[in-house]
Amino acid sequence: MTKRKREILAQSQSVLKEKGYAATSVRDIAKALEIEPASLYSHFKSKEDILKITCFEMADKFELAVKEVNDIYFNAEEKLRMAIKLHVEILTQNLDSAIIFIRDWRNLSDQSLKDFTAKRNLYEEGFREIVQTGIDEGVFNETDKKFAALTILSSVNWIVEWYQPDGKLNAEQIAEKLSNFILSGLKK
Amino acid sequence: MTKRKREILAQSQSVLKEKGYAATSVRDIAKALEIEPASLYSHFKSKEDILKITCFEMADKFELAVKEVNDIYFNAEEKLRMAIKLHVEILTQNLDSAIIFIRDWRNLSDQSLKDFTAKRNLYEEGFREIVQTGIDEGVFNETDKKFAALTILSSVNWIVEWYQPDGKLNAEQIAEKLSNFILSGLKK
DNA sequence: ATTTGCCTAACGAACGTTAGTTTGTGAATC
DNA sequence: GATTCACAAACTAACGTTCGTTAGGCAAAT
Repeated sequence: MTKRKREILAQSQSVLKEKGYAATSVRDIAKALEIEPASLYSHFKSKEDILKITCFEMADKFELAVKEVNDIYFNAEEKLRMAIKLHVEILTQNLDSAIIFIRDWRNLSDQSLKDFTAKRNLYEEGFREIVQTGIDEGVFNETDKKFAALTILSSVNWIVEWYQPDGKLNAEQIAEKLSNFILSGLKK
Repeated sequence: MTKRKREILAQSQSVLKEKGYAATSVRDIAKALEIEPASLYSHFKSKEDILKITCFEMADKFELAVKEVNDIYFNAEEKLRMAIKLHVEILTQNLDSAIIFIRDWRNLSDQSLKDFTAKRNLYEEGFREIVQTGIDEGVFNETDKKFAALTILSSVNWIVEWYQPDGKLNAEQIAEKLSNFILSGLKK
């Protein structure tokens, strides 16, 4: 990806996050970039292309993170704390993309949508496995794995709704608070 | 509201929840109802009218629930459990509306948007107060009120992403599981 | 000399909405 | 009991606007 394309992508994401993908027009994006709408097509195949790249780049980051956690860390509490920390870091360091990733993936069409949900399920499965590890180790309560994973991810993802880069909590602090909260709900 | 209007509203919500407000056209809605697009305007002033009614009817239900909780229940744990239970019941009993309420309120314009976020903040404030009550009572950990309220509401609202009316968990069971999870994160 | 990045101009399709009209139904009047 | 009336709820037709996108060209940078 060229420098310029990356630049335009970032600006596009900044615009898209405001009103959402479906309610934002190509002309809105072009206006923010101070170029003509048609010029966008020198860089992207279509409007959806922007959404696609955004969603899958984020998905890739999350995928990488879960791999790292499973490679390096051993026990369930460690794993969960690290997974949450990395997740929060990815969200907060890519806030515009993250908002689009979380809110607008539904607007992907056909094959992209399928691929995306598959990746998403895989990631969620990663969290379920961590919970399962904790149960096997005897440190987490016997609990509905699926339920626990969903509750964890929901509270983690909701961060994008209120996180402010210049607020009083940084990513690490948020991750720790959340981890404590979640772990007290899981641990025996 | 006439019977027919209520009927059309419900059908519209069923369509809107699928692709979201912005990505759903008036023609999509009309098609599902097997009437002409123009006929919708015998019942609603505009497309946004449908969104507005949906969002504010839900907001009213939540407002009523929080009032009930504060009127009847005394201690913080009771209050929180009841607030969660009522919240889950409202979501699951109005799933279509709930999905639109949670995902699409951002598409409201101007004054409606202001009014809506005001109502929303009021409701969130209700949860913060319950948490504060718990701290005052000495049964909840000294914790960031705002953080706790947000985490609670996020995990509760995420229900609409996975709840299935004919699934193995009913509303009351979900509420209890969630309450247990959340309370173990709050209680000393 | 080729490529990159943007431009102007415009396409057809889809959008939300309106004006004005017709149809069916149930109540009121003869 | 038949006729009239009122109204709700749908229709047809079309409006102006905005949508995503394409074709083709031009200028600056490599």
